[in-house]
Amino acid sequence: MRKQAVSTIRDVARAANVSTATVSHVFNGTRPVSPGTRQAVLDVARRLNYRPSAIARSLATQRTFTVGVVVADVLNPFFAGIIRGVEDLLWQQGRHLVVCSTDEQPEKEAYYLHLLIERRVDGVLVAPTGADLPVYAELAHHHIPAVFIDRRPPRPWGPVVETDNTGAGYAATRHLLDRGHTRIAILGRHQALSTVTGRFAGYRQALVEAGIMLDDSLAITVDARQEAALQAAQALFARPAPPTALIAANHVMALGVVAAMQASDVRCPQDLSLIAFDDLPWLALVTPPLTAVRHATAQICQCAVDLLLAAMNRPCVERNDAAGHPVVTLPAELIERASCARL
Amino acid sequence: MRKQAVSTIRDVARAANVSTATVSHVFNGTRPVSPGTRQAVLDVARRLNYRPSAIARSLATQRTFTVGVVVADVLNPFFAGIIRGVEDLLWQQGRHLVVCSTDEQPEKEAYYLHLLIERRVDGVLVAPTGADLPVYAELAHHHIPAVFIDRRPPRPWGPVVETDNTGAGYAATRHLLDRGHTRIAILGRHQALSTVTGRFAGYRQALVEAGIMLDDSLAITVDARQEAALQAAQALFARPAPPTALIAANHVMALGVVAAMQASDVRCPQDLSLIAFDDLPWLALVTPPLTAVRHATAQICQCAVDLLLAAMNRPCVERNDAAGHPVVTLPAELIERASCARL
DNA sequence: GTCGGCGACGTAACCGGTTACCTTTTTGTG
DNA sequence: CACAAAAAGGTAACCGGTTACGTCGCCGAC
Repeated sequence: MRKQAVSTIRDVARAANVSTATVSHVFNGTRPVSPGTRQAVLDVARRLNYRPSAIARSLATQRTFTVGVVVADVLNPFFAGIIRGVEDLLWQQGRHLVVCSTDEQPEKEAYYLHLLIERRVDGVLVAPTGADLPVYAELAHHHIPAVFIDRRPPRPWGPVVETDNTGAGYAATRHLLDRGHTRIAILGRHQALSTVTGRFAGYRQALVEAGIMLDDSLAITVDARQEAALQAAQALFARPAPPTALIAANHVMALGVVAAMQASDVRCPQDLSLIAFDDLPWLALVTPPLTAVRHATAQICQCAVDLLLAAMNRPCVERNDAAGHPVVTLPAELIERASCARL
Repeated sequence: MRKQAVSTIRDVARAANVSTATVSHVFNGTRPVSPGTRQAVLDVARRLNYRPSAIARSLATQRTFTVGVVVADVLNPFFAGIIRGVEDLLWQQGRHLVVCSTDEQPEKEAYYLHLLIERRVDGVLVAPTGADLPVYAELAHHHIPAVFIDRRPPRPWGPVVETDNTGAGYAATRHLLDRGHTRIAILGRHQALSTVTGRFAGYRQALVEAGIMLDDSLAITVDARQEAALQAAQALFARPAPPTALIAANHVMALGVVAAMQASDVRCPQDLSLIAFDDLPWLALVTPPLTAVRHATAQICQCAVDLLLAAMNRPCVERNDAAGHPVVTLPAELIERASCARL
């Protein structure tokens, strides 16, 4: 089988006896073309299997119709949901996604952002690791708008769309206080992330308001593995006066806690009331169904995409109006199920 | 703030008093450059915040270092796992991913594949919807290698890497037969997919081998929603002689069945033994922990990437050796937990 | 008859890199 | 010392589109 060359706009132009300009205008509708010529060009293009090169077009037009999405991990259902939502929204705009998982490593975040700069994406959506990276300045230098999702960047490099973590932490804690709990633990990831600090802050605020003495040994952080959560939970159960309620600050922690409860024969909600962050389908199906905090994923996506599109359409002179970046905080919803007992 | 121009290779060359060729060679290591010149170029580049344009480079070199990944839905944990695995493998190669969700719609699959052709990706990984699309021929025409993952394409358009669905369906059914079950149902998605036909085939084969009369009313297909699975399961429970065991052919079906069992007060495994396809963390945490079929996700990714890289590195003359495409079938593993009773 | 205007289309510069081919200088060898 | 080879780097064509500007012919108005 002979290597068959992929045809270019010049091939089409030659075969149709017109100029490349005409072919280009036929495909883009950027200039009126007489019906006869138009049809001839389309026929030839079909015959030659011609597909315009987005590469060449991007070089000429300086736009790629590509958006970079940088998250911690595609495998995390929360981020998968974000990616899916954003993909659908941008798809309607003829844009597509390059997805990148940082694994919470600042170096990987920087690597991927550099990659996206080189690819000249039209914009990026970033769930930052929290490190203050020089690459953010480079994004600005290259006029690539960035919108931060779920977490705040260390400095105001762009608009932020996040869940009201403090409010959610507060609401979850309040829910437990209302049911008579006073020894309430919270288990989160050990990382300087606005999500976890927010949730912890809301937790503390609710306790303080209720006049309960803060016990730092009940606010526990571990690394992000389920195994680590399991061990921390077991250590908690083994105390002389174990907590009567626990808040798992993300779904991996919840997984670990549920596993620990099974392993240690701690019953829910009799022995321990549990609230999970990140509502996933299975939470309703364990015994008992778990009360959980649900993110407003659809709104987060909509809002982030709106902000990004707005920034992309704004002339870059007007961008970067120093610190004038909006921070949109969307409320989370507490889905009440059966994992919280009344004392 | 003045709009600041993004610098190009010519800017760097001019500022460093060298030619663009030298700058290019410094960045790519494609030709020896004296240490002094090299350093000067790097210094200037840093000062100007120069980042080479991958667009221009791709146009010149005819390679994009981009791979398209087309799956049914990023939100499906199985596909999220595939994407993650593939991302990590390709990351080591300096390549990155454009991900596309088809939602099982052939039109979207075709749309995205056309998009990827125009973007001149170096290769694609596709979980096809099953429709016989003309775009597959266009991929070949454009010399873009394709590897099919998880599902077989309607015709042999490229190598396939899949789970041994028949074997897994057989093993699951056998597991139930060994425990004395004879009225075994299977619930799968209603779609012409090699995955579901394979699993059903294995199921039938096991029953036939055991000398059990096939009852078509026990092999049920519904659309892909959890709600549909729930209703189908409830209908099953309401029969005069309900099955004593059920195989959920994917995790959404499993979700629906578990919900149906809760709603109808059907106990597992006393009233119904259950085996789920697609092993996910939560399956071990429901009561009782569910026996499940686990895909060899890591091997699938490794194998698919190996095949793709091999095809990408092979001169295209040798590609498309008509029907000579390998089909790699990887075994699934039955993870035994506590959801299957002995009758 | 002339001229303005419009419709239809072509020409070629440009986007920002890569790289084949060439020139110049330095170094090593007999 | 002569000469070949190696080392260092410049020149410019090329990748495949887009688009500003120019050309040509035709029609209608005066």
